Amino acid sequence: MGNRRKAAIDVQGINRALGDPRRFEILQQIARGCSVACSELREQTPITPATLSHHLKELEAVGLVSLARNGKFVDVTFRREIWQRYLEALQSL
Amino acid sequence: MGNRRKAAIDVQGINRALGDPRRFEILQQIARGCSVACSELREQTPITPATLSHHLKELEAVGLVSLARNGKFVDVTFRREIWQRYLEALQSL
DNA sequence: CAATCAATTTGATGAACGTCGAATTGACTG
DNA sequence: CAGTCAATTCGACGTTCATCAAATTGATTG
Repeated sequence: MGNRRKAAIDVQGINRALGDPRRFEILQQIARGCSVACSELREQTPITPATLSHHLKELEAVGLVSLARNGKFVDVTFRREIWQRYLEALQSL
Repeated sequence: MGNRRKAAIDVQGINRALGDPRRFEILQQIARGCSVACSELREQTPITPATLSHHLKELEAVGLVSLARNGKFVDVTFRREIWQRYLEALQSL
């Protein structure tokens, strides 16, 4: 319990994920709110559902967000602990 | 004088630059040493001169390294201040 | 059940870009 | 000056990947 270091941070993976400008914008939007729905994200950025779904899956794959089905909707949550650990890794450069 | 905020950090540009795994490795190598020559970098990573030159130019374009000709050689220097400001920008996400 | 809506999957397309070989530039050396 | 060496430029090739339209899944509602 309380085991904070589960998996190592995928620094290269996150680097790559942030490399796309649109994906970075989406992440910023997610980070601003607490838990957002996909449709809500799409109100802010002109993007098709397919593309948004793709980007969210990428962000989830590297651990930056978590996706939770909520009936028809999906709640997207920013995983701030992962983000912090990523930043710490970059700090040690 | 002492004007620390000259130009804004190109966050998206740096994101993109870090997106390529090889380029990130190269940046790590540069950050480890103080000032390195291209040929020195190439001893650590299997890469052609052309490709290395390309990557260094990209890193320079976003301000992460500075390149200085030194006779036949080129000295590559990690710009740690820029790196710090980049990290600060990411912190505020 | 039929209709609607959120989101995903699939497949195709086009653009961005990492990579290298070959030619070139520019500096050092004998 | 001729030769060599570090690095850059150029051009081409191949791959990766963001993007979207269309079809699909799954949940909600009337």
